Amino acid sequence: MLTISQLAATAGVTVRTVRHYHHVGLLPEPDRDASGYRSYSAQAAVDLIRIRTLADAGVPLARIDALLHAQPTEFAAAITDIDVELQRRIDQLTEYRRRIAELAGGERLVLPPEVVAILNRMRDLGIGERRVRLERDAWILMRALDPHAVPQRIRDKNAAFDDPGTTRLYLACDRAVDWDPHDPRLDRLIDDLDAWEISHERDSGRSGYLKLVISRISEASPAWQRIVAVLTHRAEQRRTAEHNS
Amino acid sequence: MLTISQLAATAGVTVRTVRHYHHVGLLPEPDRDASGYRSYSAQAAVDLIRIRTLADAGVPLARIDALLHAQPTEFAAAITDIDVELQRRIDQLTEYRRRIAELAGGERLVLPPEVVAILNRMRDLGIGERRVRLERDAWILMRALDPHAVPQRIRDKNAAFDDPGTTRLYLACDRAVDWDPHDPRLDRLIDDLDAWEISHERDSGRSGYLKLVISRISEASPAWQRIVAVLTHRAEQRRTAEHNS
DNA sequence: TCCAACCCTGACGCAGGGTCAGGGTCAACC
DNA sequence: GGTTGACCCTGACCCTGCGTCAGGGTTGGA
Repeated sequence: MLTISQLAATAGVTVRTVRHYHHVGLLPEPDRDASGYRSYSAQAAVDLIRIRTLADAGVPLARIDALLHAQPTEFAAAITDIDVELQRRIDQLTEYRRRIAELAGGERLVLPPEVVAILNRMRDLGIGERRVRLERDAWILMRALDPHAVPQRIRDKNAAFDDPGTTRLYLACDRAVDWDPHDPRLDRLIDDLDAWEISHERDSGRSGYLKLVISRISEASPAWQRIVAVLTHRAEQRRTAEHNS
Repeated sequence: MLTISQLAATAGVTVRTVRHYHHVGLLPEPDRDASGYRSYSAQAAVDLIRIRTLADAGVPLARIDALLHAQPTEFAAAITDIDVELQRRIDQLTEYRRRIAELAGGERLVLPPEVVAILNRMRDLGIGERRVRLERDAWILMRALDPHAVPQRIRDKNAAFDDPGTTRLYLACDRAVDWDPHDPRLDRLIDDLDAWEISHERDSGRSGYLKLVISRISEASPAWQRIVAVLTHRAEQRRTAEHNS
């Protein structure tokens, strides 16, 4: 006959665990000796080890009781389920290992590889990290708000970077972020952007596209705010002129 | 800007989880909009995903905060630790899969292979399942109470089964379990056991060995109880006789 | 006889959320 | 402009599977 700590040691659990199983009715309370100590049979050890085997495998205690009293057929089916679940958890942990390894590596965790590639393309072009981060944030918001639009946008962006003219403008905008809003170079840049917008509006049918791209991230830069304001004004004028003609 | 459910969906968690992280101070409370709704930036999505990546890997929430604000060196060391721990859990789950598969298979889970082999040897000899179970329980108790003695006992048992005479006696005992205590065949068996005990006492230097083996499991059988009683009595007489001579 | 190492019951604590109560908002359609 | 359904808010209790503490009694060896 075993004391509770001997039983617990046999199954590799704590005394508290055994008492817990009594409390929830999973392991029957054994007889007591003269002084009220619980006194266990070898069968209790067998039962406890079977319980632990299932509990270790992640079966909730509440299910174990029913399981151990089930018919062999149901039991076998349940075992198969549990095994499948275990394998699933193993795969999951393996996946988590992969992700953990990427934790140090910036945006790889948050964005799909195609977008990460675009961000890296921007870095390769020499665009500043601050601007790249704004771009990253824009992608994150887009994915949360309108995931449907992401694939098309990926194509557009890549097309833009495939075009040297557009790329040059992009770089120019990036450098302009710290300029004074009244810097004379800004006027030349605005002219270029306006011309770019006119030609690309014709191509793609989308209007105000450039303004949209810049506006969401222009809060931090007075120069960009001026760009947006002037471009908006000019587009307005063009529409009025067309209307009058 | 994102609402709480959009943010939660982006990271694949529930709204409740995000609020929980605010509550424990893991994720900073964002600004509110005019109606008191939380309004999240893209950076919050990045933070949340990083938190989940660590939490999924089993890092307690309480540690995550410190971890994300740690120096790159410490951070890298912690990541290595976490990865090691993940691998350990994967190995553990794999082991649990193995054990689960053995759940249907009786005592394999509870006893070391050498003992299982002995039990199977008993079955092969034609010893009844009831007796085998009693033997199994004896082994379990022995392992719990005096694990040190197990290896020697394994050798003894195997030696006993290697000896045809002993094996025959074992089988005879097994069949006697259901006999009436006054069955005349029992007297012949007792004589044989007594002779066996005398000769083996000389060999091994252990005395009362047989009685010890049987006594613990004789509760269920009146015939065995009589065997133990008679053998004890005779051994007593022998000791008295030796003393007087 | 004393001490450490057991045993007992009962109760609270913990992570990581789930879930309900009781209420306010928003957007769209009729 | 009213209704509907999907959101949002706070606060509070519930869950699992034990750990841990409190406040005792028992046992076995030096």
